[in-house]
Amino acid sequence: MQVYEGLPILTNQGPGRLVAIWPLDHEASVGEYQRLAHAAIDEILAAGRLSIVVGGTGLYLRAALAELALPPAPQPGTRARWERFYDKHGAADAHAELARRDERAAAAVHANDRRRVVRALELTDAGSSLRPLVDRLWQESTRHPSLVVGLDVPPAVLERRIRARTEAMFERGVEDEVRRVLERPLSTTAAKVIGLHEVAELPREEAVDRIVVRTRRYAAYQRKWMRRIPGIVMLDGDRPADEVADAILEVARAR
RNA sequence: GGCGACGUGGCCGAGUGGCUAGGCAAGGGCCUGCAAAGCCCUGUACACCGGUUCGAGUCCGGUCGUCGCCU
Repeated sequence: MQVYEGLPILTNQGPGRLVAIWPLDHEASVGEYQRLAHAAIDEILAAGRLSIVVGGTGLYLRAALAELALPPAPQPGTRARWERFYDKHGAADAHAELARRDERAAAAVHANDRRRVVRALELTDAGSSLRPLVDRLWQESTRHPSLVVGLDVPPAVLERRIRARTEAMFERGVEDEVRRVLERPLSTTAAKVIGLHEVAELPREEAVDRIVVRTRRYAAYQRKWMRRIPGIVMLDGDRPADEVADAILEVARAR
């Protein structure tokens, strides 16, 4: 979500190449992100420097590091067409139609998962499939030699940090930031930024509580994906940032 | 002290005398172009005691507690 411009406080933006690059009405996608990430990383490496990829969930991180061979983007109109099909005929029929066209994809997707059923159907139109022939998502393969590090923090510490960060957002003026942002149209992806609606619609105390809950969930979600990344090195994140940095460098040198 | 209202699973919140409300959170799982998202699965709770009834969160009585008003 840090790719969006206009939300430096809410998305906790820092310096970085792919930070604040898209307007809020831009629909995000792994495909586009992957192209930009690869270009940025290659450019940095070509300049003889080290590129550091930070944050996100497993899918986006792997997309940045590996050649995922993502299936093609939807053809204009086909997504809307299949969404209408899904809504008109119902989940069961849409899923049955998918099973006729792409058995493997149908087996991987639940009928109620409208988003994925539609995506799988539109891919059959493009002669592709939701299930790639080569699955590189959770393989160790990367485009460049890479060290993947995850940071572990005890739950209680994490909780404290999340709350402190959330409260700091308000002190830094998230409310104004959000107000400004909501004056203009949002893409469906940007609308999902944690805190956007909470800040706009809830009393401050409630907004903080809700954001803390959603952020905690997100952190748990990230941790879950991290565990699936082959070769990831887990380090203790419950210490000052410079010590964490030293620990990472140590692991890198040992390699 | 009197009167009244209320007391439902971690939280919020429906509930007709007789068959699982639901939402959020939590736990588990799926997921290659919406991933700070989407989807699937998982909770037998009704303050306590007694009574009425074939059967009571749902009716009656009492106890305790919370809130409000009164003295």
